[in-house]
Amino acid sequence: MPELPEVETYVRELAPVLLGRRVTAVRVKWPRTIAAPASEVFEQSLVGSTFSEFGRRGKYMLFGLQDGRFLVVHLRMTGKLEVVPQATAPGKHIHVIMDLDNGASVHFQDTRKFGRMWLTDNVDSVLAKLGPEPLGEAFTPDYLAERLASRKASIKALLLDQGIVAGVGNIYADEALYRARIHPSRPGGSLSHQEIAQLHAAVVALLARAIELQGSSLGTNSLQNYSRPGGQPGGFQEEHWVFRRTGKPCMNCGHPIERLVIAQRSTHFCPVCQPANPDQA
DNA sequence: ATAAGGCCCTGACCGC
DNA sequence: TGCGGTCAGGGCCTTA
Repeated sequence: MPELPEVETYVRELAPVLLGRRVTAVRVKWPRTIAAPASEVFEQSLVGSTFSEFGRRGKYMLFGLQDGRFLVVHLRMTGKLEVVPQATAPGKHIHVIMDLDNGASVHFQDTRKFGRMWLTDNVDSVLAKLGPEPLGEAFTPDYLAERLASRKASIKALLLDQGIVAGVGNIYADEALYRARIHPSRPGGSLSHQEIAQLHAAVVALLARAIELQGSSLGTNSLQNYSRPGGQPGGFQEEHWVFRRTGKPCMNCGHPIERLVIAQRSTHFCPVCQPANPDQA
């Protein structure tokens, strides 16, 4: 599952490979991958463009083109971008192919077909609903407190809300709540200011550390295994305290990690370290 | 405005 | 061995 640290790793590794490269041909094999414009228009109008700048917003990759437009890519669950020699036969789940002027091709692979691409001269229209970057100046404890105030939805669901903070997904939401010692089912509005400050600090530290380690790689199958553009794994899975550790001992207290479903997402936590009713503890 | 649930997709996994 | 059913999960959409 690519979340902010994984997407950041992608952008950093692809930037030197794609900088200055011109697109010479585009083939879209699964049209629904292209959110906008129509896939035929996407194919035709991306040809001739040169990659000139690289950025990220939340879980969106931003590939700036020399003419001022942007190729925006969201990997969702199982998307991957690979740079391969142009002669490489596309595998079963390659949905978009972009040939470059240096004999390489960019393959967009996505088993579940949830990933999306946009070609736009207005990135803000794609990113309009996103909240602040968690590693940016606008994401402060006071901001978070304001957004959580009086909310009845669980703090887990609110952390996953990209309009509150951009880039946190299922893995990092669980890990942040564990580190902040907050039960994932707690209503957002019930958190004390101190708990919000702890949660804020946990999110920031966690994401920074995960970027350092180039993301989290999980499992070995094609559905869940994020890997870096060259295929190498990230390293942050070694520092997961709760995610996908159901039944294994909490590394702080020894109690088995439990699993809940919140907002239709698997949620992992330690019931001792993250009590549901902290006031009574 | 907020909350909850369905939908898109496929392959892994489970039970028989 | 093979088959069918269930499940995961980000973002968007609909419903209440």
